[in-house]
Amino acid sequence: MSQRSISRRPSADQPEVEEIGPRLTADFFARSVHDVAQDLVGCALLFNGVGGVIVETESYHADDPACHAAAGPTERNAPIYGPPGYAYVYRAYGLHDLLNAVAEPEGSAAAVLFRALEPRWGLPAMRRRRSGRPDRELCSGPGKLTQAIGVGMPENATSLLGGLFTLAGPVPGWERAPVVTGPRIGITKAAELPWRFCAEDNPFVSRPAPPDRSNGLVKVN
DNA sequence: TGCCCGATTAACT
DNA sequence: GTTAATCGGGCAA
Repeated sequence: MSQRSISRRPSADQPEVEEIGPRLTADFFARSVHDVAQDLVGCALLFNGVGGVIVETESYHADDPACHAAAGPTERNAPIYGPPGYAYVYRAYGLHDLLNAVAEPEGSAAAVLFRALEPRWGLPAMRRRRSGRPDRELCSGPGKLTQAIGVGMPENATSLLGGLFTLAGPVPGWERAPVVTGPRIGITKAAELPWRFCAEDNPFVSRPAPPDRSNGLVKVN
């Protein structure tokens, strides 16, 4: 069966559709950024065939003071205003490159921050890039996951729907995974808004979800 | 032009 | 729980 790889794989480093689910399209992202952020939990994110299942996201909208686009368009935040399904990458604290997916129709400024993956494809590459860390800490934070999968500023304003990126889902087995929400992490403005989305009880999130409270954690599914 | 601060991480006490 | 590392954007002067 020497031809097996030709008939079953679109390219060498891409897992088969049966393993990761159908690719996401621009329509998926051209919706409310909060719906997109929630629905991305349980989908697969890969770069050059390396990645995992998305287990934590946060949504940002121009109407929200914590969003980089809150004060209007600038050279840096321009991708947020662009077409849905594209990457917005920026450097935080002069050290870490953080990856976002642009959401909502072009002209509406909104993006989803990828905060954590459950590592699953290309584990050797991720362990090499994050040497010395246990698997649980390979992708358990927005700066960690970009380092693990090899994404950086060169990917800013490039498409997440093709090329080196693979964004697909839901991953088989994750179709009905419970999602919980809570306050976003590491911000001071609008810190009370519950726009963080996590896979419930997943050990690979950046920080445990807050304790269950009537006005805090809300079960979504 | 200068100053402040951040959508973080890792290594401390 | 606390803190250094590190640098570009945004805003005040």
